[in-house]
Amino acid sequence: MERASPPVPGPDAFWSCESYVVVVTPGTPTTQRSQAVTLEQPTLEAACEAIADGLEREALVTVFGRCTVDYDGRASSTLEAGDRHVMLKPDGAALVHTDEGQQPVNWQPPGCDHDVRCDGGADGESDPELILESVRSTPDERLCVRFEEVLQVSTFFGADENELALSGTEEDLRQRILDEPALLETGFTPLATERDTPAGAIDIYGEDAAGRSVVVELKRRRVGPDAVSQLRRYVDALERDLHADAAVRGFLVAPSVTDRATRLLSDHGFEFVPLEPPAE
Amino acid sequence: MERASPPVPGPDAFWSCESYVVVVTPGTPTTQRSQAVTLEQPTLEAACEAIADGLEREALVTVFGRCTVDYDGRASSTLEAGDRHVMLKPDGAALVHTDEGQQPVNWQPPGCDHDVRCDGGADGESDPELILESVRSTPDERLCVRFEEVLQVSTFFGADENELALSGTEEDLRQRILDEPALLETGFTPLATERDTPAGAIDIYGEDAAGRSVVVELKRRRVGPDAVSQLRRYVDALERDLHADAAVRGFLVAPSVTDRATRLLSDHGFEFVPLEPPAE
DNA sequence: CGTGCCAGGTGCCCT
DNA sequence: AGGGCACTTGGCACG
Repeated sequence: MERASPPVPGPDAFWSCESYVVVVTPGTPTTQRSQAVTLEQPTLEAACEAIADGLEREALVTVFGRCTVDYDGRASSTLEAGDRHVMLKPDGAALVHTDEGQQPVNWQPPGCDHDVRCDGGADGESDPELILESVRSTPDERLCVRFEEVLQVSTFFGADENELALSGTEEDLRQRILDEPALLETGFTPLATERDTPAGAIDIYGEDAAGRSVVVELKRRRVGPDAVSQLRRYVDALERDLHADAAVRGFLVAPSVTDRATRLLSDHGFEFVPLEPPAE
Repeated sequence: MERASPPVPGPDAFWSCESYVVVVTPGTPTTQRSQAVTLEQPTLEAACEAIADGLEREALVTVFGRCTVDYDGRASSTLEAGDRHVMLKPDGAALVHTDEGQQPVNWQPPGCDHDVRCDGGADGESDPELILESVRSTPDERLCVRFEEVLQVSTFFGADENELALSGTEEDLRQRILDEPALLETGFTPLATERDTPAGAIDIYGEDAAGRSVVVELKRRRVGPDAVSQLRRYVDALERDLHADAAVRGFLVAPSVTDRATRLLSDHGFEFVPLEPPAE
């Protein structure tokens, strides 16, 4: 069950720890950019060794098998035995996935130290197990996955130079209004974005045609009461900040608004402008 | 590159579609509860077949390789070629992970239809690719992952009957106060939880020793201005609801509070009670 | 299915 | 490191 020492990707691989040039297989003389090495149904000891090796080499490591999971930190949790998929990332993140849900059942954020060891079984007192631990501080948090059986261990090396290009965000919506202020109201003049107040930063601050102060709160999607409260905080704070008697107008800009939020808007004398982030 | 048809787990496996009894390997006559089947460096066609088979059998399927990712729905995004880890869950969830971050770079929530196909290459006009598509409606969203190279395909079958036991939640904090109302204030009497108002539901509604109405907002962790705004909404709404002149007292219960939130609390005449969810 | 809100939210940016 | 907030937030419970 000895497996070849996995080569490490070249210098442009973003998750390499060092630069190597390695021959993967006789007859494969090129530098491997990416690679996946897999153990199937390994012993716990072999799995442990492969995982330790993968972590050492800054690989992305996955483990599938029957395990229990314990977490303690900001909250605490336990999960009895079952088959789950565990992913350990070289940046210190850990994910435990069941076969359901988009969210991991347990996890650890980037910045953790991963540790793996085999324990028990020798003295016959306890069942043998493979223990995966991810620990961090600030806050102190510990995730512990104990495998009684490992069905697969994989280590992945790869290269990924590109970043996600996302559109349809609140930032895009803001830009749309700054490009064409009349979308808010004829005569509107933006004066600042992220204008700071004692209650937080105003998305867009400006003036209407009559020179009255305007606070604009932006939301990329349909909004509820919380967005109205937010606008309320900023308008209140600005009125105090300006210590002026002139009323400050509050605008909520979003694709749509719920009934309750509509009611709250009207209670506070705020205005709603239906507008979406650009589609492209 | 022909691989054995993967057995499907027994009736207690929660992600089986049907019940089979299968002999995995000659000499392994028992029903397999869990299994991991892996292809390394498959052709795109072989990968496609394995993925299609895994999806068909309600397995958890992972694919690692060089791909581009396009998403369109509530927002839209593109991601140029790189090596990523894709997980397809039998409940319809899809996750695309790079080697960094706890969050997937792209994803699709449960309830999607996964589809896989091979395309191009035959006519020489376009490079051959393996296309993974996850689609849902309400809202209409589409995720498309195009692999130019697949380094690994795995299909996982497993059993997981146990659910996560979590403690340290807001619910635990609420129970703590209901068990010992004096933790809020001597003489406090809880009257209702989740009491509905036009502005939303009040975590705990009750009376103080003098019979004045009390609104309690709970947070399991340190809070900022948003929690104060929330409390404000409920107190306002309750005062209108009761159409009484008697002032309603507002309490914020949390482990701690930020400076800005402290300021806002004092502005509104609310009180803060430092309290944590029980540790166990 | 929409509304409202908690979450071990996470991630990003700013001080 | 802590604060404030957006997020394709996800997830749940309720009308």
